[in-house]
Amino acid sequence: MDDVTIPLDAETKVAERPDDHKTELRLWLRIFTCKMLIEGEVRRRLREQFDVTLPRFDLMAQLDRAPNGMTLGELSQRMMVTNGNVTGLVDRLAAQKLVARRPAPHDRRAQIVSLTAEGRKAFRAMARANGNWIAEILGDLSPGETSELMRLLDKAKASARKASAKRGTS
Amino acid sequence: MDDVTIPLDAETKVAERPDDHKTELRLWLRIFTCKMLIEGEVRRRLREQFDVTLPRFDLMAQLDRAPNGMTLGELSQRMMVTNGNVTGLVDRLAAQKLVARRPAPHDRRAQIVSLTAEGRKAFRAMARANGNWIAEILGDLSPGETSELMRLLDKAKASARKASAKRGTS
DNA sequence: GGCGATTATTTTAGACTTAAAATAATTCAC
DNA sequence: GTGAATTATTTTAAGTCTAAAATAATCGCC
Repeated sequence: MDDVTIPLDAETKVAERPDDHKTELRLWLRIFTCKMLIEGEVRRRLREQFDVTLPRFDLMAQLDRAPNGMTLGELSQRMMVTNGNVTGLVDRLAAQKLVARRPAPHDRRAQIVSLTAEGRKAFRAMARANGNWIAEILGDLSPGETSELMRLLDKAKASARKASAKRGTS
Repeated sequence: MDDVTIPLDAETKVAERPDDHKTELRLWLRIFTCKMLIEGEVRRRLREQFDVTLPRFDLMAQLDRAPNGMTLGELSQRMMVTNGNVTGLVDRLAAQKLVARRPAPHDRRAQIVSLTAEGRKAFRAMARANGNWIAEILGDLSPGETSELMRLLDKAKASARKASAKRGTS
């Protein structure tokens, strides 16, 4: 057994085949394009129909799933944005009385943010519309295609997470 | 033939099933997450290894494919960002001598932007690295999975484009 | 108990981004 | 040819975003 195929991890594969990676680049571009198209449409409709920005909607969506609220750090992790970014978003949403800050029990460093009654009501109306929009925007995919796409994106996600994680792990 | 299934377009489907569209929302979320993971990693490496921002790299990538340069409007279309955004990016890249503006022949409104020799050289080095990164980041997908993902995303893209286009077309 | 390391948040500076209004040039119908 | 509509770009104002430094509080170890 001399010419067995040795399984290679992604990095090794890359090192050994110094080609231009056209296929992977096109896949990345396609993910990017899909995201931009969907996001652009949702952003436009949120602004026109609810006079709200997408980042604020996203933040409220996180809070809606956490009846007891969550800390700023948790928010920034789930939204995949920096801490400072969340500080500013919460500031603006709090100025609109859509969210409220309160001190965290047992930890005077942290604050817990949650939707106000008004914020929850506003969010629910927007979320209903948003669900319809997304279903419309992705409406040409069959249920089978949708779940296959979901499965493959999940794999892509895991692959990307692995690549990012490698850094801290020498 | 009374109970035939009538094909419905996306909008009709949405109107008839006022459910919560959980599946579609999860698919959208997954696209978003993949984009953020890949983009975050690429952004970080571009900054650390080349001291360049992702938007500037993206703009240069567009120009690299157009040996004769392109107008600001063309750039903004291809990058899927606003005109004003491109104006600023070109300003900053021109200040670094990586791109140059010149008047368009036959149209005094327009300007053509192209890579300088220095810009092209810098871009080529970054592009080579970028190709390797993307291949590494998406490295856990088999060739078959990659092409299937590409096909499905293409369908999603077409669906989203259709939904955005409907607007202008009443 | 005290002190260094960690963690949560805010601040800062700069860049990116959008939407909308303003400028300037072209095109097209007449 | 003239003027209205269109097109290319820039400007403006406000918001979003990042990376890095600064604050402030907690934790862990002795």
